[in-house]
Amino acid sequence: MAKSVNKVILLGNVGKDPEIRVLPSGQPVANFSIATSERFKDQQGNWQDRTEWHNMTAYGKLAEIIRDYVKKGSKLYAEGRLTTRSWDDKESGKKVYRTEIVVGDISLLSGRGEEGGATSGGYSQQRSGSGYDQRSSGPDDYANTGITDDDIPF
Amino acid sequence: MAKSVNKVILLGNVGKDPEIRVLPSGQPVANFSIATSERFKDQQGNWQDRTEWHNMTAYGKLAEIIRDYVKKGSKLYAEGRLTTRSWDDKESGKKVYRTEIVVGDISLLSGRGEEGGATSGGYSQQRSGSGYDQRSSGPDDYANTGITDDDIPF
Amino acid sequence: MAKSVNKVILLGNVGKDPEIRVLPSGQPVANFSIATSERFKDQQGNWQDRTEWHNMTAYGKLAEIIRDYVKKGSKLYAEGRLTTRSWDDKESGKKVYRTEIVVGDISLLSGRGEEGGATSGGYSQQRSGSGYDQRSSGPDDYANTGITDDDIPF
Amino acid sequence: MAKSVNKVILLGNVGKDPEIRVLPSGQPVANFSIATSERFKDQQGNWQDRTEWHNMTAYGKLAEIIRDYVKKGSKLYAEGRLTTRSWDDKESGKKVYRTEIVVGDISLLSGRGEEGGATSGGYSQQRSGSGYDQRSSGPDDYANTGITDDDIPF
DNA sequence: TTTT
DNA sequence: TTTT
Repeated sequence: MAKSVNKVILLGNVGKDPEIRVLPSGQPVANFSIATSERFKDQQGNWQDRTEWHNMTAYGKLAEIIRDYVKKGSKLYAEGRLTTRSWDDKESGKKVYRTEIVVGDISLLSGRGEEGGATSGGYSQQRSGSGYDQRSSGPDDYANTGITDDDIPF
Repeated sequence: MAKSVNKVILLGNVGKDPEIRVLPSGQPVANFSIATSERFKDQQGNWQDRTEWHNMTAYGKLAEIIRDYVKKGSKLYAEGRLTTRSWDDKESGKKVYRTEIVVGDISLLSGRGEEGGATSGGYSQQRSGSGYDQRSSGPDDYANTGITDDDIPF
Repeated sequence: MAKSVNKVILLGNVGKDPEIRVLPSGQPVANFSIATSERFKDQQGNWQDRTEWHNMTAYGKLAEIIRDYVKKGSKLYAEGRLTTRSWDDKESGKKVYRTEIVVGDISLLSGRGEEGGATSGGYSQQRSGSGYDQRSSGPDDYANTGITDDDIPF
Repeated sequence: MAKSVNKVILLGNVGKDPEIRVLPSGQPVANFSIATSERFKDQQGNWQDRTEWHNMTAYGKLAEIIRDYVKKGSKLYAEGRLTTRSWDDKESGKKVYRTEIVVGDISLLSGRGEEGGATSGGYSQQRSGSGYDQRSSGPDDYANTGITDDDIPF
């Protein structure tokens, strides 16, 4: 089968401080949201902004990096892939869906406002080289390499 | 504010023949889905495939092209942007969400199986060259000629 | 023919203040370079950085925006497409090549160091909506729309 | 420093059968070119096509896959990163440059014409799931299993 | 050097 | 609901 491609590229601002959970396996998971906005002309011909919110999920080392460096207001570049989970709502019995972006790579472009600016200690984590070992095995993983932690230079 | 980026790139197969609606304004809208799949190792170390389904929406001329050339089974490259609509479920009163990709560009890589293959009359519509003059100003980065804001259902 | 895709996405720092020329047609052109860097392990197992320089060219209104807002040191997100020009070197008679990225969209993430930071008046220009009229007609264009300048909200 | 992004996405046709070399280390390298084309209006208002040729390089397992499945005429999706090598021309003494795309991922969309079509044995190699374990740490974001730094010719 |  |  020709391989498929499922890629998302976002550049926007983080809505709240990320929430960190730890899976039963011990694997950390970070959840946060990114806002992107676009301008459009309304019916009166006036420019309006519309904001789109994106649900982001990161696993493993990438979750730890996000926990440590990403804050409410951070400007962030993120790459990932789309995934949609569904379940039956208990009350209505209807199937409900939640689409998330499983983060594969980020570049932190600023810290929180007062700390921030591109010259502040912006941390970044690229999906390159040994970066892949940030992810654990599992269905949401991009990778499962044999790279060990001391291969990571940060 | 620094401009944001909201970009999706998909390459996969179309699940069903697209559904075409016409907005009150007369503008066509195409809805279809694309499947992407990825392999991952399960906990037993066996390779599994997971399929992800993506809800696609196209407006204007791009909707017409999709109507005319995209079929169930078509292999398609598509670019777009993420958008999430929400409403209150009538029964449960809970907010429900639906995430879609508003298509900005496609490249048709095959037709339906029996017609298909890369040598069949693959049509493609690129967001460059002549493609651009299809677009008008409007709420949608990717919307096409003559769509006015009230044509857009969100 | 199935349409092709030629897309570049860069996020890096601008090496020098952009150079602005004006074509005989009156069309402005901006040339600048973006550095990206990556880490890799050398043969001794030490982490090294390698910098890649990208030649960027922008036309029309986008060139003017770059002239006005992009400086040496600016952190910039840019989308574009690859193009390679060639000519015969006068001395050797050999064909020489120069690959450039024709910019279609930018997001300015910082100004020059001292002015900069993500909170400074970062200007951004997105390749969306009426943004296309930034480009002139010509072989290097992404688009040639009938949008007039007063469609542009900035 | 905030991490940079250097990403290329191409979808086009392969110009010739790939050339395969083997590095002193035993690692395979594949070189090939992809053509993309775009339409533009010339000064007379007529539509013209321009073809852009992209120099592609792949290492390791990805090179083997390309050797085995990619042929002249293949339609290919490829992701990679830009890299430019330079050297001094022996005759003119001038510095000359060659820009290449180091391939990180491909999806083969067709074989050669007569074998081909989307239904032919399209192989694909995705940079996800099982694809990742091909990669080792190393200078190349996209390099594959077991490539050591001195396998990389720049 | 590709492709339609 | 696709595809191999």
